Amino acid sequence: MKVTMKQIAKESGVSIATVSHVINGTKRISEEKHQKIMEIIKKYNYVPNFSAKNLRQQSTKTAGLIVPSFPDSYVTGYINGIQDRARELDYNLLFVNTNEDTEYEKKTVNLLHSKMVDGIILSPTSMDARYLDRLIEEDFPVVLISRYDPRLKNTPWVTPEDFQAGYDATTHLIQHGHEKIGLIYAVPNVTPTIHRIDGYKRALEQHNIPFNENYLELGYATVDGGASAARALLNRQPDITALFILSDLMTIGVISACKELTLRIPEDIALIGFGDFASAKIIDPPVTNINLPPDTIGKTAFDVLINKINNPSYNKHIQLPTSLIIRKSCGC
Amino acid sequence: MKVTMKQIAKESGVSIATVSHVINGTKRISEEKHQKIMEIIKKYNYVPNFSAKNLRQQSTKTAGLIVPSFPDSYVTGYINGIQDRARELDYNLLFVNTNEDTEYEKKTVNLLHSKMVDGIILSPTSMDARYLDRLIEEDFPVVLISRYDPRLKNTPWVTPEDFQAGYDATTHLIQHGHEKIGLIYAVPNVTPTIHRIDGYKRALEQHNIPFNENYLELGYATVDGGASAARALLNRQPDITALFILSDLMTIGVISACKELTLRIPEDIALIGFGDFASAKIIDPPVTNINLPPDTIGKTAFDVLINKINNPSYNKHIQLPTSLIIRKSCGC
DNA sequence: ATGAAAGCGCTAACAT
DNA sequence: ATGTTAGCGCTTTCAT
Repeated sequence: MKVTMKQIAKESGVSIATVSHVINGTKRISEEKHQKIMEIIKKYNYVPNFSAKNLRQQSTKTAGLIVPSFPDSYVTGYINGIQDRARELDYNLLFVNTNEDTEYEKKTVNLLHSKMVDGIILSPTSMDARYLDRLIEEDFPVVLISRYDPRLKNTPWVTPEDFQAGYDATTHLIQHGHEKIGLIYAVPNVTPTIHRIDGYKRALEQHNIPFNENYLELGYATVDGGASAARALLNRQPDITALFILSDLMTIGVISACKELTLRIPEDIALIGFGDFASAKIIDPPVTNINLPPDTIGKTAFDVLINKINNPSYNKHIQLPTSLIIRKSCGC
Repeated sequence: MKVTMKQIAKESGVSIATVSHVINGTKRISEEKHQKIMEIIKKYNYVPNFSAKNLRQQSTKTAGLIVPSFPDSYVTGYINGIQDRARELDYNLLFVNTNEDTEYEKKTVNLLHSKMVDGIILSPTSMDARYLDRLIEEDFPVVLISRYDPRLKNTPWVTPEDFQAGYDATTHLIQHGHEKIGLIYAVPNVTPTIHRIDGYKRALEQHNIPFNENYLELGYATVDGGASAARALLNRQPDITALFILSDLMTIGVISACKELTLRIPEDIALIGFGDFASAKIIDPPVTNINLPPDTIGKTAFDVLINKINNPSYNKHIQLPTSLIIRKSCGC
């Protein structure tokens, strides 16, 4: 059986309240008793029961983190950033991957809300996250990462500059002389996809290149998903000379597919990926990617959560700049 | 303020116990009251307070997961497997990355032990995990994943067949005619490293190739760490014709370094990595890897934890077979 | 400086 | 079938 404060108190010959004060430093206790109590605590390796503490204090020093997919270098990256920051601030992290399952997401949010955590960082599976309104009205701290629902009032979020990134990648391809630019995305109806496509459209428009709906292709956010999407798209639109891919695992699949189809990169088809990944520079050819700084995004999101916990009206919307990491696949 | 059972009871005109029974299905309650209570619950979107429930039941339906590093395709992979299984079994996961920091690991284990979780899955940073003895004696469920301390009594673990994998990779290289085989590892004094190196030695021995300590190199488990290690090793032992690398991020770094050094793979230097990663097949050349089935390892570890929770004397040691995924970097 | 005791929200044994 | 109540381990107010 685990040791409780009661037993520590008994063995130390003091009251349970005194033990509590020694542990939490909430009141001055005589040096003598302090020593004695600490000794017994050490002897039994006593650690306070968190459930009891939480129940009493209505706070858990743990944060929930709900991501829609995993692994993927971008998601993995911001998880890492969040974890680092949480650790620095002495918070724990309850981690859930919803696998793009909206119902499971709702269930999980409810569960974490039921006082298991002090707040949550969430990347919702769907554009419609209004089910959160109820919690937000109660001032339960929620911060959105990467994806957000603009209809949600009083809810901070942190994302990359998706519009700009889509614009930059497309412009770069256009500057290489491409006009028929395919785009492969993974999750429809979420802000990153929408904004990146908006950036893509804007770049085309500025160069008087007509937008063609058929150049867009939806794929699963996996290696195989990317490969299938590339095959389908290139089969339907053989005139495409460049591809812009919105997730790193798909980028890998697209490159595989191109190799199978004996399409040379970048000669036959130029390529820019989204989310820089470790092996990008040793792939043949090295792949040009948009880097969304995942680590910074994660750290920032956690800081925002802490602000939100301390101040329920905190409501910053933060967009972090991306950068185009130019290698060879774009034709440079 | 959050709604509690008390208020639900009051508003439904029943006792708090009846509400509890309706929620948990622990007793037959008349259809009429059942309906009424459910209605009120839905109206307030009531969810039981977990801390209270946990405190009462001494169980939390959440498991701790402590990994030593992140990201890395192998660790990421087993996290994913664990997460999937946990979800199937309706468990939550408290996730912590220790970043190979032993003190932080101890602190985290203590924290999770204090009744926040029903058990933990741990990949220890150090070979010496005897500090766990205390918890194990209390029958706190601990299962080790990937790495283990053989001195720990009554502690199940699940790992890949590291010895066999090291043996297989080395044998394959030997069959390609290599005798001067370098080995780059990341974490000394943990079972996977030790066993893989043992497998390597064994293969050499069987082919009457002398073991040379200088062919071993320690590097950080990152892309840059792999690159530096490769430069150092190849500089010291230019006679090396093949390399066996024990972690995927390092493998990527090693390939970069070889490219910088204008060493052709596999002609000048053959290569086998450990831990198959998504982009391995589109790297130039495609890289031959040992696949440790991370997903299976994760799922199995979670199942083992559940068994351990249900039966404190459960103590299986499970080794899962690996496979050599042959591509081009080995010279095939 | 220290202690007694109430109470956080829930479950479950017991009573009706 | 339903209700009463003790108590999980802790913090914290109020007495002393």
